[in-house]
Amino acid sequence: MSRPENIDATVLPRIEPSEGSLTQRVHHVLKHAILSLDFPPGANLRKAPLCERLGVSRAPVADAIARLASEGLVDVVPQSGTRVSYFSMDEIREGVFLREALELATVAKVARDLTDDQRKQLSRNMRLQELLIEDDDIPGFYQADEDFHGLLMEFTGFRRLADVAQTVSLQVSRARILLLPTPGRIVETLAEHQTIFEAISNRDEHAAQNAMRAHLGQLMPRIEQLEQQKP
Amino acid sequence: MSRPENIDATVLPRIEPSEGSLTQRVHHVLKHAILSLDFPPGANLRKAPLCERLGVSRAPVADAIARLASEGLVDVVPQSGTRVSYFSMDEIREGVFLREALELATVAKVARDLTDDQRKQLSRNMRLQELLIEDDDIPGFYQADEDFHGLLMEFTGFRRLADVAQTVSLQVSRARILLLPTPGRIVETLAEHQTIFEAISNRDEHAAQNAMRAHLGQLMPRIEQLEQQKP
DNA sequence: ACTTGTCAACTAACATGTTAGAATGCTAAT
DNA sequence: ATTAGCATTCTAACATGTTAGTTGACAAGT
Repeated sequence: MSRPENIDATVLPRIEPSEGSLTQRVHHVLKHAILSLDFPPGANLRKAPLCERLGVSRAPVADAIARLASEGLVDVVPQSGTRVSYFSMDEIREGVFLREALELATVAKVARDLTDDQRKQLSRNMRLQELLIEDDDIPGFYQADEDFHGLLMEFTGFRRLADVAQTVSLQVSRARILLLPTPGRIVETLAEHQTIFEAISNRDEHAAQNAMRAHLGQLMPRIEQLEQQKP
Repeated sequence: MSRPENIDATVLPRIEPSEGSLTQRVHHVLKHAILSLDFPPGANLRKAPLCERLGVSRAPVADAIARLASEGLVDVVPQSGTRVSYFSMDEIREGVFLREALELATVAKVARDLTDDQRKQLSRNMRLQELLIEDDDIPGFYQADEDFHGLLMEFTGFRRLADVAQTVSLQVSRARILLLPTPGRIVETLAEHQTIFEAISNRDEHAAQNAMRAHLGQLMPRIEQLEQQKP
């Protein structure tokens, strides 16, 4: 066992491909590392190693860290250091609350204004989900799951919505990594998605909201159950 | 008439008091100037004058501008310039949508978990609102209005909620500046607040949500009506 | 053993120099 | 008169030097 505060491992995607500003790329790389728990909570980020590893100067790294701080993924102590933030049960609860608020409003609006083309896209996604479960492709299903929710938000016509939803539930995303994939849960998830899809297809706002509430309501208990072992 | 793109006026709060980091202070000052429309949409922010005016170097100004960009208040064109963002009707609609989603979830939770002390605080705020209307103190009422909504969010126990709500509806805040204070509207607002307050006091989630929906629903038509004259 | 004071090392925050790309105005050619 | 090329002059983005504050270790005193 080492100190409670460990240094960051230098296992980052190494190269920086050539697209977007340096700040954006650095931010993306660090964000991914934190969300995937490659950088564990409490690890302190030191600028110098990051600069050396990524082959950039301190300015873009500092900018990227500032953005991470505003997203709540790191805690920066002035004149001292920057640490990957812990995520408390309170923060997760807040993330779930915010996420649910947005998803419920989303699903209501989509059920109200659904176009034929949108219905077709959702239908295609649903069939993809079934297919991936038949093939036992867990990561694939996980992706299709996110796409499903992403499609709904896209259909509202509000551009920032998906970003906001993702930002407010970043801590939840981190916690979800720790959830082991429960076999039965996948099938349940599909069934819940189908219920949501059907309610939307019927343009039944109320039913769609209830279905979404039931769907999202499954998450919190599983995280709380996990809390018995982790900080 | 000058060019469609005007330079920023150097009428900023001049001095920088001594609290918080420079970046934070600069960010706060600029944000206020943008939200109050002292910096009109389309005006381009030039770093040099700002640095000179505020007596700081370019680094904190750059950081502050980066934060404003992530909030959507400015559009930064790489290697070219930074302009105060326009706010389109679409963005305002999105802000209202997001705001409503959060307020509805908030009011439901508060109605569910209200404590005696919280009820007392809300009651005090309601009486303050009545008082301020009697005294014809419009700015005072505006502040009490914001406090009312702020209290509700505070009572959820979620710390970031108020920040998120404010951030997602920044464009709405800017648009609201343009709304002339309609005399009758103030009294209506008070009545709507009272309806919300009563529903919460009765711990009636559903009624509280409906009352809040009705309250927030008043805003959008007034902004759309304003659109007939402005870009 | 435990506290307390000092100091050295490290950090983010800030200042400033450098670079590359975009916009604008000018000139020249059609 | 209109447009195409060119150069000047902006800008943000990036690199790097400087400063001041925090931390942690060690030593001295209790």
